[in-house]
Amino acid sequence: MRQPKPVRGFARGLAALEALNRRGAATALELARDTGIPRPTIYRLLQTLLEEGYVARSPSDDRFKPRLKVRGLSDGFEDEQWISAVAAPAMQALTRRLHWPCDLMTLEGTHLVIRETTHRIAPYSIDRNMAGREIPLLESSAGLAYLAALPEDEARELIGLATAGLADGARAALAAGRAVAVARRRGHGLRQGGARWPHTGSVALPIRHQGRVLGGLSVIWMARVVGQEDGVARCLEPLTQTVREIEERLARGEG
Amino acid sequence: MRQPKPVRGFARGLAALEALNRRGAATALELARDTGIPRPTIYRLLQTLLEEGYVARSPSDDRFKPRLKVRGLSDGFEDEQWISAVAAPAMQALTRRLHWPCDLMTLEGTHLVIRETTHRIAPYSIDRNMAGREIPLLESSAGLAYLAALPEDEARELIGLATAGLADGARAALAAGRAVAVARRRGHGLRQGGARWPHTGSVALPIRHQGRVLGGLSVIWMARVVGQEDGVARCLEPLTQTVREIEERLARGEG
DNA sequence: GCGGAATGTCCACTGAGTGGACAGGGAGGG
DNA sequence: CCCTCCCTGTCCACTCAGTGGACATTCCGC
Repeated sequence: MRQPKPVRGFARGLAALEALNRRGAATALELARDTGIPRPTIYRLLQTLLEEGYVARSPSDDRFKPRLKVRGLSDGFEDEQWISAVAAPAMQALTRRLHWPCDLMTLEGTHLVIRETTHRIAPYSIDRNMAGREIPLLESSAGLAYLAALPEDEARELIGLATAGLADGARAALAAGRAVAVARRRGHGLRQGGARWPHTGSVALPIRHQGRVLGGLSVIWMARVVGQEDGVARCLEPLTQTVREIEERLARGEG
Repeated sequence: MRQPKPVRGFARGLAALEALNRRGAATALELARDTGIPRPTIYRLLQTLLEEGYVARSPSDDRFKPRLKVRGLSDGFEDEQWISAVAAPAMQALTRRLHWPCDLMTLEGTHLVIRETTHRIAPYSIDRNMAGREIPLLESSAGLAYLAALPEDEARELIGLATAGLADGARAALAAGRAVAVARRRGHGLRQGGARWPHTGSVALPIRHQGRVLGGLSVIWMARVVGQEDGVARCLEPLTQTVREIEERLARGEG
């Protein structure tokens, strides 16, 4: 029962395409650096993508860009129904109102994973956060909101798991416990700058259904433009309404 | 200035992944048949996708399915602003109202291309139409609506181009001209069954902006459940409203 | 229990893929 | 004007990654 050997060229190609998507547009050198793949190989991978119509080379600046056809690589993925049917429309309305993007995340292992985002329609797309990207629980507003919504013992266990691998896990767990306590008192997760994302700030709320915490919803702004208090003042109320709407629809069984 | 040689393994992997997305879930054999790639190779390609986390094997039926991570292969693609910001939300509202999916298409060469679809949120997803898929002008309701909205000479030229390759192009062009005339009189494109999609019916309207025809919007239903007259009676009015809303927003400069 | 079809694995062969090396070009600066 | 630095794109000889025909195994329906 040995497993077949994977195809390296394919794995590398996927890595390159993902790196390209992360940047939105890139040169061969940038992709080589991002992926660690030698530049001549990147050229051949890009040539493949060009010939198949997945990417195009911008005539103006010579950068490679994804084309519509890349959608065909992902459109077969069926998200959980509640996310696309209930949460996504509400999120779009929220972003159209606030002009800042928002991200919906659910727990996967010891990370949050972005399930849906409005960066596509947000006037200013900030940190190009893609669906599928992993977000650490302890450094994100959504993670804090999520943990704060959990029963205390479950939160403690999850913090333990999330800090298990770290060098000074015990200390990190203590700090995390305090941060979660703050979030619980406030009623929302909050972040302004920080090591992970120095340029943005964010508020987040948990999404609950039938006593379970399904995930977290966060609004993100640029820290240069919007201060922490400012962000909360502007975004928290609309965010609260959006989460309430989602939860009501879930309760009505629309998910 | 010779071009680099493409990477076959990558091209094949992409073909396999696309085939998998088209089916939603598939076995190795199905993918081998769809793509023409030998089965052992499909296994290795799938193994690659498994190891990288792009697909999972369903424990119940042993089929391969795309996972959330595939989104990372396409999320960097930025659609034209009016589609994601204006048309997509309106389309979602339409599908929530009618319960049938709708597709937005624009012209590319002598085909329409699906730019946005609501099959993801439609209660019954019919013909798994993906973004990026090519739709023939002359066999689709959206194509007829599009051609009918064009000035007569442009329509004729486009019909000529679209039928140029065909065996009996002249005859096909004549038939197409008549079908377009009917659509023009009716004010909408219409299809029920037909060789290409025997199981569905569809009504479509053109989307106009500043004197240009941007594309077509169609609602699709299952022919078994909804008859032609029935479909028009139920869907045409909401579709008209949706298109009007999109056009008004475009006129207000929201795109 | 017997054909028929699908699944999964093996392995010898080879050309597809690799990546170090280099040529060409543009920007900066001394 | 020359020299340096860095980036782009291409070349090509080597080799091992990828291939696919073949087979063993399982799961059907009859």
